[in-house]
Amino acid sequence: MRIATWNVNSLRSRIDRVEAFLDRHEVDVLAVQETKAREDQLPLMGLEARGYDVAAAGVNQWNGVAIISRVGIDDVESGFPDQPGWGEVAEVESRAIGATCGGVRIWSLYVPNGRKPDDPHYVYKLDWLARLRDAAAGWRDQPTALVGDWNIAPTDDDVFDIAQFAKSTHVTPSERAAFQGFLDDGYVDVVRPHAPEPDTYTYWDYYRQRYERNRGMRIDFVLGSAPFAARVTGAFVDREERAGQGASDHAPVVVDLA
DNA sequence: ATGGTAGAGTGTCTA
Repeated sequence: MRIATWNVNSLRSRIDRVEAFLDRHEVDVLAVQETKAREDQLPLMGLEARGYDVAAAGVNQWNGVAIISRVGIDDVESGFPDQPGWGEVAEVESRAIGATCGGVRIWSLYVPNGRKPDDPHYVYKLDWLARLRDAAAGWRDQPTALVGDWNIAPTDDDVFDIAQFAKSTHVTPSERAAFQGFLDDGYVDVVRPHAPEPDTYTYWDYYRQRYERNRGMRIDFVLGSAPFAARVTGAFVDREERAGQGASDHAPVVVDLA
């Protein structure tokens, strides 16, 4: 089974590329983030013609997540993690959707961006991650994958120039500690062993021709529970998908399971 | 410190 995750930066504007990506790599399950669409706005016809079902969660024009699968979608759960008290800071229902596809529990995650370290959204991000970690600890004995845009660069090698991130989110010790917490609980970055190079980025800002100069960040991850990780046979970043007109600012990450 | 680009949808907000 082949699983992928991709921050598409608008599913509606990117649907041709999404369909081409699914065809090109024969993807069975695709977790997408930043769908920027309500469920009733999703373009399903091309996906349905290819044999895919879609489960989506999204309430506004900025976030939104979905799971696209041709091996079934069962036990869909969205709106996680529930965060009472954050309603005035952010839309909390559009950042995660979980489903069982081909016997594997997959969570498509759009971790809050955080904006700036002194912004309330940064506190919200850390709180969101803490709640996710609490829940994920209960799933680690099953084949579970936490996939998506984590908006965290876990090491200095995961950004093109750490000096440029001195006052930025994504690289702060608290965010990195939050990410490390999932590893401490037994989740594994199943892609890095197959793509160990320090410039294996998954995101390049649209500004300043950052893709053309490979000035990117590694912020999209597939973290697998031990039963999931044991089945991984390969992984890669589809860097070429970021090239050319009409690309998302993120590249897809692909994982193969035995 | 600012601005650069892209996508939502029309006056800005978000990343």
